[in-house]
Amino acid sequence: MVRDTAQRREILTFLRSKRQHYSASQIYDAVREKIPSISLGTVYRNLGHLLEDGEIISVETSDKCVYYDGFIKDHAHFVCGECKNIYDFPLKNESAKDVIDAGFSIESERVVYYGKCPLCRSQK
Amino acid sequence: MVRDTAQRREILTFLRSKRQHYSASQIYDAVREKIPSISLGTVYRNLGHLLEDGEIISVETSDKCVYYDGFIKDHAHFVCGECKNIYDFPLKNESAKDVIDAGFSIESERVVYYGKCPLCRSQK
DNA sequence: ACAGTAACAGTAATCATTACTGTTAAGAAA
DNA sequence: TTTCTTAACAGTAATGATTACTGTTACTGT
Repeated sequence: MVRDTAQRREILTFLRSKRQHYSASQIYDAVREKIPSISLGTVYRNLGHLLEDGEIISVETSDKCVYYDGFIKDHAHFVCGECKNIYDFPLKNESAKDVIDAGFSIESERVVYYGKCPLCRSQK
Repeated sequence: MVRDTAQRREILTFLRSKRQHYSASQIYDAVREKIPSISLGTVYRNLGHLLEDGEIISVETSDKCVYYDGFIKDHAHFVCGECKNIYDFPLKNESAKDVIDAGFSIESERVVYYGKCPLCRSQK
């Protein structure tokens, strides 16, 4: 049985309200403004649940920490190696068919491009 | 100036000899059979250099550690949530064009599918 | 030879994430 | 509503992959 708690609701609301990508500790800082007593462990526990339920997705960059994203419509990510910003792109991927044809079942897919964004390219 | 050392050569040789994906500590264990005195720090340093040079690529799974792959021809990965095996697939991705058209420069791309492999699907 | 320094082995430090402990409160059933 | 069960909580300690630091070694160019 999954309980509906203020903490989980607040985390999900925060992630859905922004079209950006946040680390666990950034989410912790943001949600603490609404629920000052929330603990970092609670943030991690709920991010885990929300991921399992498919309510959010996660992005791994070259950073050592994971970023979370409340926008779950399948999309690709672009991580800029300079400014570290993460950009969203629509997904047009044709490899999935081959994978399924080979007998695999796909639960989720991640497409990440690494490179330089237009802004960082222009300034030198 | 990049020096050619036995340690770096051995790590690259190991990764290229296998068509699998290994964590830093697995690579450490393997290379230690050839160079017993090698240290884990050296493995990490060289994996970093090899990544930078594009001699190897890395895969992030839901595990907390990074896996390294000596097979660098662009390909997608499939990570089985049950047996944790990583499978390779050819890449047919059409999103890249949109990204480039938007003014981004792509240095590398990662496509990862998560799900269940045929083996794990068959045994319930 | 000698100087300069990239890379080394070994070890200590970092830090995101996970696990543990005692407490609280959501939600089902009486 | 009151009681009961237990998922979730806050707070804190532990884990473990990765990174940084230290003194040493051995290429490479002068």
